[in-house]
Amino acid sequence: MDESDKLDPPTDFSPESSWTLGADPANMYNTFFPDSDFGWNLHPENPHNFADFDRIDHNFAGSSTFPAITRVPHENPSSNNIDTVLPEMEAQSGPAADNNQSVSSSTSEDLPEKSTASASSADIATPETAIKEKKKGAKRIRQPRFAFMTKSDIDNLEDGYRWRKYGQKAVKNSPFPRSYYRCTNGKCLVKKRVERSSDDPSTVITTYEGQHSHHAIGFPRGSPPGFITHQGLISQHFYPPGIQFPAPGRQQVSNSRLIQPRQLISAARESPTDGLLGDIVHPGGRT
DNA sequence: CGATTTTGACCGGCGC
DNA sequence: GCGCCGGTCAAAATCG
Repeated sequence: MDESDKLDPPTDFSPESSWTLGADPANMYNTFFPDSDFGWNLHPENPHNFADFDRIDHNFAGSSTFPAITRVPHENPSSNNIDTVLPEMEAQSGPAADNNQSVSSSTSEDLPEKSTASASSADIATPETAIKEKKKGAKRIRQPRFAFMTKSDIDNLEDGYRWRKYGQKAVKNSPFPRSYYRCTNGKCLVKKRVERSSDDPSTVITTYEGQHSHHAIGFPRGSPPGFITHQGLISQHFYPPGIQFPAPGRQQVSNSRLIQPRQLISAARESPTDGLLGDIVHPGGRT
């Protein structure tokens, strides 16, 4: 059964308390969301943007995007170029609307819950409410989600979290399957989906749902929950309350038929430079 | 042998 | 109401 849904106690990560970790938010924004380039206008000193986030986060993929680009250095010759193209969220009326760079249409595939498009932010469920709802058999309520695209030949991007695959589905109009993972931590409800863009097979689309309630593993000092790059941790500061921070997953994509056999994944784990999200580059830097 | 992956079945939501 | 589709389940298979 779905133990994470049934057995896990409510996780303790109220948004307010979660956004108080270490790093300087301003730096985060400068580093990751260079608004001057992206036009997001997401200055920390502008709390209204957070409200906007809160409104859009529960349903993303589609109309607009948060075009941030990160890139993994090619330190390892055997590792291929990895460009994290853009974290994206769906915004019905979000702040990032008319900006260029819109993510490829492939992300519309990321939107199974059309119903949420009409939902209000009140529908953003806490893990516990989601559990309750599910137990009742009531309408499923989705956690906030965050998607980003990574230009990479490999799929297993290390993020310090452990994931267990629980499903795979063929994607409509795409030769590539979509894989479903959930965090192996018993108290963590985070899920993610990994798929390749049919438009650009070199691009991996990763979607995170939920928020890690535990520290990452496999990284020095046990990184707190957050977005990890090869340069270090992008803390939750980066994400406003109500937003799912994207823990770019240790994407153990193990589609033996289409992506990688488990052996290759193991090999990648042994090669720290493989699959780490990394350098931020400017839009247009994608090749 | 435990953990993880594979994979077909199942379920619920939505559009027609 | 029916069919499609996304998402999940769970037994079997596989891996380390």
